[in-house]
Amino acid sequence: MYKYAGIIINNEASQVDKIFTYKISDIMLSDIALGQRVKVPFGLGNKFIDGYVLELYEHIEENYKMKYIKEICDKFTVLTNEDITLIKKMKEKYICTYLECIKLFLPKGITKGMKQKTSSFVFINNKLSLKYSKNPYKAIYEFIEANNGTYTKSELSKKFDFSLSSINTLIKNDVLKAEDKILNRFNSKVYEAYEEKVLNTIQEAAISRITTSKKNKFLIHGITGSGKTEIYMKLVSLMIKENKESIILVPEIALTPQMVERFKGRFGKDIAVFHSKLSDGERYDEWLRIKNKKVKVAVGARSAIFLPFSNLGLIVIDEEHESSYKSEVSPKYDAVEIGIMKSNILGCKLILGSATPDIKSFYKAKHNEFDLITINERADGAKLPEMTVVDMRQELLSGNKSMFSRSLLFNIEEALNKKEQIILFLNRRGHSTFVSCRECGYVFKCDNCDISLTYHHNSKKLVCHYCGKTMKPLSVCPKCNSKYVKYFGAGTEKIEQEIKLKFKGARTIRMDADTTKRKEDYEKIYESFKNGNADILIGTQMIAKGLDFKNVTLVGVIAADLTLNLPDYRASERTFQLISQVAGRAGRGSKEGKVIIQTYSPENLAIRAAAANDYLGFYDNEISMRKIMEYPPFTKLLLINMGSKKEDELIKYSEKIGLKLKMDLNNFDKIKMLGPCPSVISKIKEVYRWHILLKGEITIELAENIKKSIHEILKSDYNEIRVSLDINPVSLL
DNA sequence: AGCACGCCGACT
DNA sequence: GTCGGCGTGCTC
Repeated sequence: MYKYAGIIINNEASQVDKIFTYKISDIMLSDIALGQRVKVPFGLGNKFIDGYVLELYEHIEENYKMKYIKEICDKFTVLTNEDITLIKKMKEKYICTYLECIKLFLPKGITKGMKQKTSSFVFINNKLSLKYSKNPYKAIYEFIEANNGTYTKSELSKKFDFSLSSINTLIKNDVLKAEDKILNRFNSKVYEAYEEKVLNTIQEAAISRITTSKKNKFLIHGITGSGKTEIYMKLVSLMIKENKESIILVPEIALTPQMVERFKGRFGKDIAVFHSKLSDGERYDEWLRIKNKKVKVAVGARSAIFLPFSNLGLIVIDEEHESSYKSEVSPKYDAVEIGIMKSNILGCKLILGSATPDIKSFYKAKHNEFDLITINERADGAKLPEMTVVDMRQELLSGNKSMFSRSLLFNIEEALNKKEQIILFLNRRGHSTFVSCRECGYVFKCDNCDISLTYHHNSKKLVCHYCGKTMKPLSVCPKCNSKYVKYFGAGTEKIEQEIKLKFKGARTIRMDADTTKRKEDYEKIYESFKNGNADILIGTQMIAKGLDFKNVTLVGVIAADLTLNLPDYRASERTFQLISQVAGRAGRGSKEGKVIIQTYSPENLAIRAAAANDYLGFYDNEISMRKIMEYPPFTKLLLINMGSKKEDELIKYSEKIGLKLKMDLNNFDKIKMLGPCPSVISKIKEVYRWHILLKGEITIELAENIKKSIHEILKSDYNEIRVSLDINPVSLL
C-alpha cells in the first residue's frame, strides 16, 4: 500500500519546481496511481491546486508537517509510467522544470476542465399516436424516422422548414425525444482513397530489414522520390495488424495537405491529425480519442510525439533533418531526441527518414546507433533531375543584370511551350529585402528590431519580418534628405512581378508566409498548382518540402548562396539540404526533370555537392570540418540567451553572468566559453539580446549548476533580464 | 509565483 | 497604541 505520493504542483515558478510529498487518505489508498492529476492544498493559504503524481512511497520519514491529497481529478491517469520516466530525463536534459515537461503531454483542455462538445439531437421515442397522425406532425415524424438522431431542433426548423413549435409539441408528448450527443471537434473530412501500392524490391528489402533487425532505430537515407512514404505506410499497416499504434511526425508545413491526404486516404478517418493550428477544443478531442484507444495512428507535427498512446509500436520522423522538430520555447526539446528516448524506454521502432539526413543523425548511423538503410533509386524508375550550376558573376560580366540567368530563362520558355510546370525557389519573401540611401548609405531599419525592413509591393509598405511592424516607404532619405533611395535584394514578390513581365501568358502562383496566412491558404495553392491552374510556382522554403507534383520538370534556385553566409555553424548543412530538397521536386513523374542553380559562389562545396547529388561527399567534408572546429556531434553546445528592454542593464548582467560562469568553469578545461556578446540579431521586438555560448563536454550536473549560478545572480535585485538555456540550439542567431 | 509574517514609520 | 508600507522567505 502506498501511503505517500510525490507530487509536482501546477505552479510555473521555478522555486516550487520540486517533488512535494503528500499523504494519501485511507479512502483513496486503492485508487491512487502514478500519473494521476490530483487536487492538493498548497501554501500557507492551503489553496487547492492541481498536482501530478510522479512518485509513490510506502514509507517515508515524516519529519515535516504533511498535508493530505484532497481528490483525484480524472477517471484515467493522464501520464503513463513511461511518460514519467521520460519527463524526469527531459527535465535534466533540457534544463527546464518538471511542469514544463508535463504540460507537453497534456492538452490545455484537461487542466481547464474542458468538456466534450455536445449538442441536443432529435430522436424517435414512441410510435406516432392517432392524435398526431396528421400533418405537420406526420411529415416531421417520417423525416425523423429516416434521419434518427442526425439533426438538432434548430437544424430541423432552419434547414428543413419544420415548425419548431410542432417539434416541441411532439417532444412534450413523448413521441420524439431530444438527447445530447458528443460532437467531435476534429476534422472528419473524407479523403479520396489512396490505394495500397505494390512495393518494389528495394522497399520490400527495407521493410524486412526493419521488421527483423535486432536494432530498433533506423535511418532511411533515401533520395527524393525514393518512396519513403510507402515504406512508412506499410509499416503502419503491419503495426495495426499487431494491434500496435504508430506516430508519424512530419514537418509542420508538409502536414496540411499531402501527408494527411495520403494517410487518411489509406487508413480512413480513424487517424488523428495533430498540428499547431488546431483549436484547444480540437486538440482536446483528438487527445481523448487516442486516450480512449479509438485511434491507432497519429500524423502530426513535433508535439504529436507526446500523444497518449498506450501500446506504441512505431515512431516515424519524416524529413528528420528539418529544424521545425526543435522546439523554440522551453523545454527546447528536439523531437528526434525525444523519439530516441521513447524508443529506448518503450522498445518501439524508430524510423528517421530523409534525403539529406542531419549530419548528427548520419554520424550516429555510421557509428551504429542507428541501422542505416540507403535507397539510391527513385521508386517508380524516374530519373533524378539533371542539375546545372550557373555562375551569376559570369552572367553579370556578360552584361546580364537581371536576376535570371539566360539559361534559366531559356528553360522556362521551353517548359512553358511543352505545357510543363516550373518551380522557382527563393528563400526570401517580399519585394525588396532592404531599402537604402545611395547618397549616405542609410538603411531603413525597424525601430523595434535590429533588422532591415523589407519592401512589400502588394501592400506598398516596408515590413519588419521579426515584429511585423510596418511603415510607409519614403522617397527621401530621412538622414540626408537625398532623393536617391534605392531598393535592393529581390524577394518572391519581385520574382513573380518580373516573371509576369517576361512571360506574358504564363500563369504564376506564389507560396510564402504572405500568401498562406489563413488555415486553408496552403492547401488551396497546393491544389491549384496540382490541378494545373498555374504554370509557375514561386515560393520560399515552404515549397521545398515533400511536395509531389508529377508535371514539374524545371526547378530554378534563384539564389543558392542566401543561407550560406549566415554566421551559423550549420549554414552549409542548411544550404545543402535546401538545394537538394527543392531540386527533388523536379522530374517526379514520367518526364525528366531539370534543375538550374544560380549562385555567386559556384565553387562552394555545399552547392557543388548538392548539384552532384553527393550526400556522402558533403557529409565527409562537413564532418571533418566539425571535428576541427569542435562543433556537434563532437561537442555539445549550450546557448545562454539573455534579453531585456533595458540595454545597459542587459550588458551589466550579461557581464556579471559571464564572469561568474568563467569562475565556475575554471576547473573544466574541456569547455570553451564564447561571449558574453550581443547576438547576431541584437534586438527583436524592443528586446535587446546578448548571448553566451558554451562548447564542450557539458554534463547534466554542470548544466544544472550553470542554471543555479544564473538564478543566483538574477535574484539579487529586481531586474528585467530574461534568460533562456538552449542545449544544442539549431541556430546561433 | 503568491502569500503571510515581520519590522518600521505615520496616524485617529 | 494601531494601521499598513513592502522586504523576506517558504511552500509537502
